[in-house]
Amino acid sequence: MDIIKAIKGVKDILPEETPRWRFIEDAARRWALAYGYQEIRIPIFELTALFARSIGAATDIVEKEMYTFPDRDGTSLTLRPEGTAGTVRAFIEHNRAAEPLPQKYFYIGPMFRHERPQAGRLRQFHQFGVESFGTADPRVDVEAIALLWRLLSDLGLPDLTLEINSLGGTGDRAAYKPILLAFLSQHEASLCANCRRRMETNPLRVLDCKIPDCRAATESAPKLTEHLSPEARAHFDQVLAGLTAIGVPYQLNPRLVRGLDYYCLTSFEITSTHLGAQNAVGAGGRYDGLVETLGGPSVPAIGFAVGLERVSLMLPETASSSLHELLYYVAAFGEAGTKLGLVLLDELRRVGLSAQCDYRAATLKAHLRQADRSKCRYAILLGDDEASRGAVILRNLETKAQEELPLAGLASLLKSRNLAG
RNA sequence: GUGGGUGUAGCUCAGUUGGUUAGAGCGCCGGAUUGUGGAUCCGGAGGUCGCGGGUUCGAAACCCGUCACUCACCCCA
Repeated sequence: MDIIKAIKGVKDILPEETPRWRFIEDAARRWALAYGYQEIRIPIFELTALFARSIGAATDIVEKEMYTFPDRDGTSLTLRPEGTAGTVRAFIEHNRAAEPLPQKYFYIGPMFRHERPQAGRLRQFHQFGVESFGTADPRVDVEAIALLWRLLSDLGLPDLTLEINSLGGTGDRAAYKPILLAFLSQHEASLCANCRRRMETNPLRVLDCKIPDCRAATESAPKLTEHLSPEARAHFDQVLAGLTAIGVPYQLNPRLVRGLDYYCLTSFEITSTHLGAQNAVGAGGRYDGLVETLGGPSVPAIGFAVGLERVSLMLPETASSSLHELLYYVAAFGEAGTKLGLVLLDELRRVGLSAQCDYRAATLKAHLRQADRSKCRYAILLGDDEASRGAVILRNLETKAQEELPLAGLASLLKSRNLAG
């Protein structure tokens, strides 16, 4: 019979790897809390309409990458492809705009997109993201970008680059599109087939094309940042000034365009050369119109998301080592020792000490081998000799130093030593 | 959806121009006498060579198909 294997594009995270994941998640939580963001946990699946309306019905994500399925009553449901839509939905549904603003949330969890897997891209992947509602001030843009930058820097990820751009307001983009299109149609001959198609679907994305010929052709294209309204321009300038003031290095990238429809004004992305083709570690931007689009009040907002698999790929090996180690191995053997060992294990664990035992081992030799393998720091030897004396031998597995201790009250004795040490 | 690369033991990989019972290292299990781990030595288990077809006296090897994994395009975190 064939064994059942995991679905394409999903990955098991085995015990060897979970420490590095906890390390990353802990850092994300710590930094988010430091910036005043609070954790929100939203459902893994939602009504399909939510994503179609927020991300944009014509985007690749919605058109061909969502895990969409009918519920038993026929309602179309979708596994969340990103976290912003659900967070905004929750914000509106619980009328959080009536609470004191700003409301700042962060989330960590799995997302789902049906794409061909490759390095740094899975069908079930994990994101850490933040969303800040209620502040239009450019300083909150600076804050969000700073949080992203400081977190990734703190994790020690190599060769990070922060790129930033302004997409302007919706009016700015509407005014800019014909200008860009006029330019593009003049240079249509030198554009790739894809870009010619994009001229109709989403002309801004032509600027984001990676093909060298296209890049050359659009080198002298009119820039969106040159066609910003005075308000959008001022907002962008203040964001840049803020980043400079706090020492976050950035690179202007007039070609930077986000793939989701809801972004406006500030748009940013952190990339690394260490990632292969999928080089974006984290990205985000402002989405002032989204809350209203989804039926809520007019509330400005900004957020970003980080791809945790990509962070993990880049995380230095040393960063997360030896996060957890077991302390005591109870080597209980012989008739009386085995019985007492069962009780001792329970007592150690109840006072909060990590304790381990291999129940298959019957001899001291076998026990010590297991103790060594499980990387415990101490072995507690408890054979019939010790049992008859009402004692145990505490063996330091590294130094091999041994001392005899009374069995009665051993757990609390070790606990107090552990606290002192 | 489109291309390229790779499939041999739990893991990393050898395997000659096609030639007999398919190998190594690591890991795993056991042993080296009676209550002291890691090292060393000895022994053992574990493979329908991804799967199906074809060529051949003979295929892990060559051909076709298929599946899986992987990288890239596309797109995105």
